[in-house]
Amino acid sequence: MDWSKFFIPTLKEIPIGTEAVSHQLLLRAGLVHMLTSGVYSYLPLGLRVLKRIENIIREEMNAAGAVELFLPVLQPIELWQRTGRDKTLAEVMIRFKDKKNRDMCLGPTHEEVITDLVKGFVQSYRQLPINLYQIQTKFRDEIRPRFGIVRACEFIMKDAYSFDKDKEGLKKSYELMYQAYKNIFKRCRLSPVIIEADSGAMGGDVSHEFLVTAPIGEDEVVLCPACGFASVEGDSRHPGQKCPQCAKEFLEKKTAIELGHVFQLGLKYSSALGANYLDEKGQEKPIVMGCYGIGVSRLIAAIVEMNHDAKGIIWPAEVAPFDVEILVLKTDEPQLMTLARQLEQELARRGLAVLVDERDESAGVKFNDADLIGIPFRVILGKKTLSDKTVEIKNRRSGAVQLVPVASAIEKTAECVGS
RNA sequence: CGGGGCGUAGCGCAGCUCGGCUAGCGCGCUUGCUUUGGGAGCAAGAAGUCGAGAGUUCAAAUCUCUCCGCCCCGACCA
Repeated sequence: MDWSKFFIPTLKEIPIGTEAVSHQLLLRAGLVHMLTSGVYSYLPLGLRVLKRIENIIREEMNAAGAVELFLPVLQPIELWQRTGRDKTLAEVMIRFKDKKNRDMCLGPTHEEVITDLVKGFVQSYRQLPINLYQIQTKFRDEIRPRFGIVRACEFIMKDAYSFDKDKEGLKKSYELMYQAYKNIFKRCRLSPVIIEADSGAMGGDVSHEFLVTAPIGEDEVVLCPACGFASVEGDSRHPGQKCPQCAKEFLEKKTAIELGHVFQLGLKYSSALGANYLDEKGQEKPIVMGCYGIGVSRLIAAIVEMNHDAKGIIWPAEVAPFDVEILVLKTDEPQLMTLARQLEQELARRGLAVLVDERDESAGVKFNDADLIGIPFRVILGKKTLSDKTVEIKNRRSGAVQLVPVASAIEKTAECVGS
């Protein structure tokens, strides 16, 4: 892919009205663009990151036995009245009337829709358990959108819903999701703290939040620097207190971003909406549910928040928009352009995503833009390539540079990216 | 919704206190020449409903009122 064709509107200066580093960098590197408060476009570079994160989530969800579907955003209020959440979620719900004067909303979440769907399909214990998920845009008229993509009114969420015949089944489904979440965050190079949490508007008994500590966090947690024990600051947990788990260190207070939340819902939605099944004895029972959310778009911001330096973003390899960026410093040298095309083709053949900066810009501009957008590896074709028949491979994160002969450039680059 | 700040070219800003010629600056953009390993140089250009509306005035980016939008701090959440 050529830089000049890929629409990467980088900004040299920090955009006005931005506070969070991730917000600034996502705007400056041309990944997202604000339309209005809390509403963002994903530009080509940002979309690639989003898709790669989605893929990680899909792989882990599928591996845990969940099945992907796609539910409607447009929903009748009538459905929400049946669980009473037209009132509890009234603040964030975007409502309007359609042409038939019917009250409608844009889905802030999907428990009602999925329960209604499953209700019509599941009649027997033989059809359970099932776990269905989607990656879908949610609409919440947030009281205060914040930190760019971290808290938006329109955002992308992975939401999964498990359906079991009893509490034992729910615990198994919950455990599977819990593990899948650990895998997902690990692959995104995030180390979340996990705390037992309030179920809030979702309802239910047990719930766990996955959070990463960050300066722009909206939640406050207390955690142990030694063993990683974490909790909300409550009646029995205070900063300065000895860790109740390892007793080695004192609890510290940190701000954190909530990335995911898993809930054991129980019967709340199934009983409200009449989602029942017949058990082995022919008795009708409500389905036992769980729900499991990840803020997919928010993950992008969290990853940037945890992976940057003064010059820009440093993408973890697995979510980077491209694997390699080739910088051609002298675009009017046919030799260099030919070499760049060969490298691009060969690396693509090996399954790598390659961005070629073939713009007629000064070297400084290209280096700075490359630092800003943060592709993990950079191959530089310049005067040394012409004089010494070498190319330079640079690691964005470590800054390590190696000069390699042109003849082995493909092998060496593939090796770097692969390791 | 309560408190604070802001709105002038694509981006970042000055000008506003104390009204006054054709509204400036940096970056970016266009054309030409020279440049090209860390945000190049010279020259010539294009680009503005000064957030919107109303008012005061001979005269408003500047003063007054109303509205709109954006950011930050609080309640909400992935």
